[in-house]
Amino acid sequence: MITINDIAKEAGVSAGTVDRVLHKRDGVSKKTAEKVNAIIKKYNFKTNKIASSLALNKKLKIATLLPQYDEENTFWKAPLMGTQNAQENVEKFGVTVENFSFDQFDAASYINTFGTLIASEPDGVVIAPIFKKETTQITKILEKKNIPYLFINVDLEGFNNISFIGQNAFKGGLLAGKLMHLCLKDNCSVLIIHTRLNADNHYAISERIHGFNDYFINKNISISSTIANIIDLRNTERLKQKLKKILKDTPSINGIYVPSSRISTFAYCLSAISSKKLALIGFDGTDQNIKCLEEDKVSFLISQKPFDQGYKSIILMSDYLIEKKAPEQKIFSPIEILTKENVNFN
Amino acid sequence: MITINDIAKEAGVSAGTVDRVLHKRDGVSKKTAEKVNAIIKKYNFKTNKIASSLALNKKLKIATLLPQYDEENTFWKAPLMGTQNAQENVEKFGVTVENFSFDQFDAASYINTFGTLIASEPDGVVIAPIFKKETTQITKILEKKNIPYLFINVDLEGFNNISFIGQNAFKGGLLAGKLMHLCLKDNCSVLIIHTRLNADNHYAISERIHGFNDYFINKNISISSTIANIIDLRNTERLKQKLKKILKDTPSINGIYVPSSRISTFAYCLSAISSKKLALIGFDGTDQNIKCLEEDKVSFLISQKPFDQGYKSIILMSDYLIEKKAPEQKIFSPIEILTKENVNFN
DNA sequence: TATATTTGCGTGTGCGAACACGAAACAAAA
DNA sequence: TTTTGTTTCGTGTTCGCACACGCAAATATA
Repeated sequence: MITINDIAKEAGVSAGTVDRVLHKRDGVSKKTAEKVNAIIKKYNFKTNKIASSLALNKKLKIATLLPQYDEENTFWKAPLMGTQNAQENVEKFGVTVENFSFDQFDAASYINTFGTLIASEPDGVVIAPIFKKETTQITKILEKKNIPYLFINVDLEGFNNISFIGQNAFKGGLLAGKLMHLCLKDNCSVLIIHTRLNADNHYAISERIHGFNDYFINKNISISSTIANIIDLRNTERLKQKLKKILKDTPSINGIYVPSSRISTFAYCLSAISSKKLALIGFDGTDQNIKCLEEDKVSFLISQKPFDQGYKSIILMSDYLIEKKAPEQKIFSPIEILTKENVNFN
Repeated sequence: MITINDIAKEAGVSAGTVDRVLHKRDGVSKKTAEKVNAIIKKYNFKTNKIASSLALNKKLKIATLLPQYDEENTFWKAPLMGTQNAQENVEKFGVTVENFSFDQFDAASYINTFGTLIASEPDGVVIAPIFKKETTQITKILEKKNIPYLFINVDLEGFNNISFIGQNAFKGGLLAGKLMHLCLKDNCSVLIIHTRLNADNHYAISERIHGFNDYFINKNISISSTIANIIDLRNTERLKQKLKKILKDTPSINGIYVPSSRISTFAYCLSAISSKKLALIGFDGTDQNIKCLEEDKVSFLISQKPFDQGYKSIILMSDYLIEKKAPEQKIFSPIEILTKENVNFN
C-alpha cells in the first residue's frame, strides 16, 4: 500500500506538499501540483482513511429527527434502532449520533424538538419529514447554517435534501393488489381502510391505494372495493361497531386492505366481531403485525426494512460528511413480502 | 472517547502496562492487572480499532473458495460480488480478500484450487463446501495450520467451522409450498423437478422438497405430485422431450416446483413446448430467473440474498480475525419472496 | 539597494494503540 | 556487600495522515 511519503519521495517534495495537493489547499505552485497529481494518478493513490480519521481527530455529530414510538405505534422503533446500530460502525471515525423524537400527531412538537436539535449544533441531520409546511421552515434554517439533511421514509419533493431513503409506495400498493388477488382469486371484494392520520403524511398511503387499484385495472380484473375513512384508532369499541356495520352492509367483502402500519388493530377488532376468514393485507412488520401473521390473522405484510432505512441514513450521512461523497438522490428500500413462513428470518 | 492513556493515568501506571493487560501479555503483577481491569470495566473501555490497526500495520488475508459462475450457472456470481463489496469495508482495517474459484461439478478442481489457495497463506478462509468428502481433507489441513474457516451456503455438519451463513432450506421449501398452494388453490398437481447434480450437495435440495411436501401435510391439503429426476440440464432438446412426455402422461399437472436455482431452464423449455399457463416456483434470483419473473414465466422465486451471504462472510471473518469475536454458530439468511412486482427493488 | 510582502514548501507534532527495549526494583545466591 | 537473575514497568518509536508553524526564496515596494 502506497503512502503519502512514497508519493512525496517520487515527486521530490515533502509529505506536507502532497497533503496540500490532496486537500486542495493553496500554497503550492501549479507546476508542483501537477507533478504530484500525476504521480497520485499513476498509482491511483488514496489516503488511508483510518490514518486520516485518526489524525483529524474531529468529532462529527449527526442528529436524527424521528417520530417517537409507543405501544400503539411501534413502527418508528425500527428506524431508530437502525440509526443506533449504525452508530457503532461510524464512531470509529469520530461520528456520533444523537436522536431526537417528536409526537407524530403534533406539528408543534416537530418544530419544538427541532429547536433543541439545532441547539445541539449537529453537522448533519436525518429527518422523517412528517409535516410538510413545518419542514419548509426547518430546512430553511438548516440551509442557512449550511447543515446537510436527508429525508427518511417520507418522500417530500422540492427540497434540497441530499437524499431520500424509503419505499416506492405506489409499487408497494401494486404488490398488495397482486397478493390480494392471489388470496381471493377472481372474486375480490375488498374493504380499503384509509387511516388518514394527518393531512401532510397521507401521500404514501394514497399512493398505496392508487397502486393497489392499478393492479386490478392493468390486469383487467374486476374488483369491488369499499373505502372506509377511519381517523380515531384508539377507541376500539367504536372501531368494532364501525367494522361490524360495514361488513353487514356489504356482506360480500372477503378481503381487507390497510395501507398503513396499523393492520393489527383491525385484525384484532375483526376477530372479536366475526369468525369469518378474510384475507388481510397490510404494511410494515411491527411487533403487533408480526404477531398477527403468526396467528394467521393477517395473510401478508409488505415491509420496507425500516431498520435498514435508519441504518443506511446514518452511513450515508457519515460518508457525506467525511468524504463529501454525494449519495444518490433517491434510495429505494426493498419491497419485502412477509408471511407466516418467512417472518422469523428477518 | 476514553483512551489507553486515560486509563493509565487513572490507574497510576503507564500506557504500556495497560496495553499488556488488554492483550493479556504477561509481565504485569496481579495487583496492577486487577486495578487496571477494574478501571477498564468502569468505563467500559474498548480499544480504538482504527488506531489499533494502524499501529499493528499488519495485513490480514481472507481467501474465499467458491464455485465459479458461467452463463448457465450464475448463482455464484452474487456471493462473489458480496465478498468483493465487503472488501471495500474491511480494507480500512488492513484486511484483503482473495477469491479462488473451482468447478462445482468437479471435485478434483475443488481440491486443486484449494491447493493454490493455501499456498497464498491466508489468515482465514470462507468456503462453499460443495463436496463433503473433499471438505474433510481440506479442513484437516486448515486446522493443522490453525487457519479458521467458515461455511457459506452449504451447511455441512460435523466440522469445526466458526460459523455457517445460509438459508434454512426446509423453511424455504415450506414457503414454496404455501405459495404454490396460493397459486393453485385446492387443486394442486405439481411436478417436482429434482436436479440432483452431485451427490454431496443435494441436502439443501431434498430439504426444500421435504419442506414443500410438509406444508401440504400439515395443512391437510391434498396434492398430487410427480417427481422427475433430471441430471443433464445442458441438452435442451432432450429436456423438452422429457417435459413434453411428463405433461402428456399427467395432463392434470398445473404447477412446477424446481428446488434448485435452475428454474429458468425449465421455464424456457416449457414455453417452447406448451402454451398452457402453469404456476412455476423456484429458487434464487439469478439474472435468468429474474428475467423469467418479468416475463411472467415464473410466478415466484425464493431468494436467500446470496450477495449478503458473501458480504457477511467477509465481515464476520474479519471481525473474528481482528478482535477474535466469535460469531454465532449458524446465521440464517432471510427467506425472501421475489415476484414481478418487487423484484426491481432488490 | 534596502526593506516589506507574498509565495512555496519543509519540519515537527499529535491522533491512539502496539510492542521492542531496557530500566528499576527486588530477591536470592555468592 | 556484591553479583546475578527475575519480575514489573516505563519510554520511545512506529503506523499514515493532517495541519500549524516557520523558514527561505521570489517578488513587490520604497
